[in-house]
Amino acid sequence: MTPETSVRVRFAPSPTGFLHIGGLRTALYNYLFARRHHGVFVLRIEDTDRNRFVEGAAEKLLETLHWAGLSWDEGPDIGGPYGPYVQSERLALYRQHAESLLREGKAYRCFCSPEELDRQRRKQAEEKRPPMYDRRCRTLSRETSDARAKAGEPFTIRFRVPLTGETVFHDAVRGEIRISHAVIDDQVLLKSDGYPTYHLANVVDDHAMRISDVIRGEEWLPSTVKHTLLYEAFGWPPPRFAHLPLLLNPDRSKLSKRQGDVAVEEYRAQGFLPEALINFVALLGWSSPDEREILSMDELAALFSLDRVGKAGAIFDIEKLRWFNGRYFRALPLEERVRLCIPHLERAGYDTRDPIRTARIVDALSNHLVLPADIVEEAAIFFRAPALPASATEVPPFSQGQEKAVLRAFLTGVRTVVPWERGQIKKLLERIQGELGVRGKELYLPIRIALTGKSHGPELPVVAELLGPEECSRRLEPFTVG
RNA sequence: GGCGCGUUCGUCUAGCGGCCAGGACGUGGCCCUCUCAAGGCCAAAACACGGGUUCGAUUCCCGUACGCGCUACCA
Repeated sequence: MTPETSVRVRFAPSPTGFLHIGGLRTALYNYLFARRHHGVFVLRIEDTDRNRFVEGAAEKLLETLHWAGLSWDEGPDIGGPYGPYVQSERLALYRQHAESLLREGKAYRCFCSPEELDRQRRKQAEEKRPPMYDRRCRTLSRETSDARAKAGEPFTIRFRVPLTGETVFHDAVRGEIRISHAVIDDQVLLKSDGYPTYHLANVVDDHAMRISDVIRGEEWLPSTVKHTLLYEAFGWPPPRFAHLPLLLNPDRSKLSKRQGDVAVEEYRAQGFLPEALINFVALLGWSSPDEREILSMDELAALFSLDRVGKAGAIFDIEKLRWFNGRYFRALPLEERVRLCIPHLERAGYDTRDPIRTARIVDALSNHLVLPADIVEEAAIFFRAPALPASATEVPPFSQGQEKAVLRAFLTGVRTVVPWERGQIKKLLERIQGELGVRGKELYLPIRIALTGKSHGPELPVVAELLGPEECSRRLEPFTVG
């Protein structure tokens, strides 16, 4: 038994809507850390804010995490030895701990109303003083406090933060952090509605669930002092901390809506592959020890370590994500690529009833796709004849002026190709080349344009093969009359 | 305002006192090729600034600037 077996980490999202891309990264690092150390990955739902709670969000969160390829050892859906894993089901535990601090004089009741506090803050702002609770209830006598509570006056329970001194803690990413107590507010632990705040619930649960390493976003770095102080007040050993650099918008502000998509669900809906998203997001703030960048979940789990996590925030660059997606898409077996493309083809009204033809089309176009939906535009040439030029006899001009002869030769040749497949079509093209002395662009481009209306596309024999001899003839004919 | 954290090519990053500062995306070029894409090769592109410490700083220390985060009965 090595100490490693005791590694327990958690991802603790709030069910306030969608899964944030930054949340996915945090979840991923926790998951990878657990796997790397043969530890346990816990999923916990932190739904202590009744105002921001969104019905069904928790379920969606779990589903999206699963889609991304993450799984957990303990959580709200599968249970575990330290459940329940939903904070709203653990209210009694938080109250009990808040009250024990109250009894020991490490916390106190605050009877100030939200309006009052707001007024205080505004005044402080005007006077250019740091906005902090003035601690007027901190000195209330126990008798007064008890009496007012008994009388039914609403109150919160605040943490009695030391007025002097400082707290020093170690962060696995940033090293030693020290913060003076003088700048720490007397944090509310239990709200007047009986729900805990993040700080209380988080500390109580991390201890109750035996969490060994807290790996979370950098926005939590400043509050870690409060947490450290709470662990101390409870007489518990604190976990190790690691604060991950933030994910940023292109303008370097914290990644948010307004400036692009931040919802994992949105990327999923757009057709991004989970493997690509995971690979991309893994590299935002962490780097592989060798120079490989294309890494599977298993490879990431084998390689991951906190000491290769960077300190600076990382801009979410959609272009690189797109590149990853293209790579992963192309690496998929054909059947899988077809499966992903078919819904888009059908939505566009294209006939996919011939599975062989559909598969060949997808295969021919795969190098052009970043997202499966891109197939719609690319595949148009196979399902719709190009619009004819103003005059059907008009073919774009070429240097030798032989294009009509080329088209006629090809049209005539179409009937002689047996079987109709790319190799034979290639032979026909070569024959025409020999007969007319026309080659390269002058040979291919007129045919390509007559057939597809475009100057770019997959190899011409492949295009012709997929079109079939009849359709080729039909598309060619208007250009060969006169 | 206070406190904290951060700063290497446009972007993601490697670097842990001595390197022509490396890789990837993107960009440009070349190759392949009927074209496009894919793929291969090549190129341009960075240590925020100022002081120290040191024989020697991208690297260690201090300061400045800039950026970000936190400062809620939100997480």
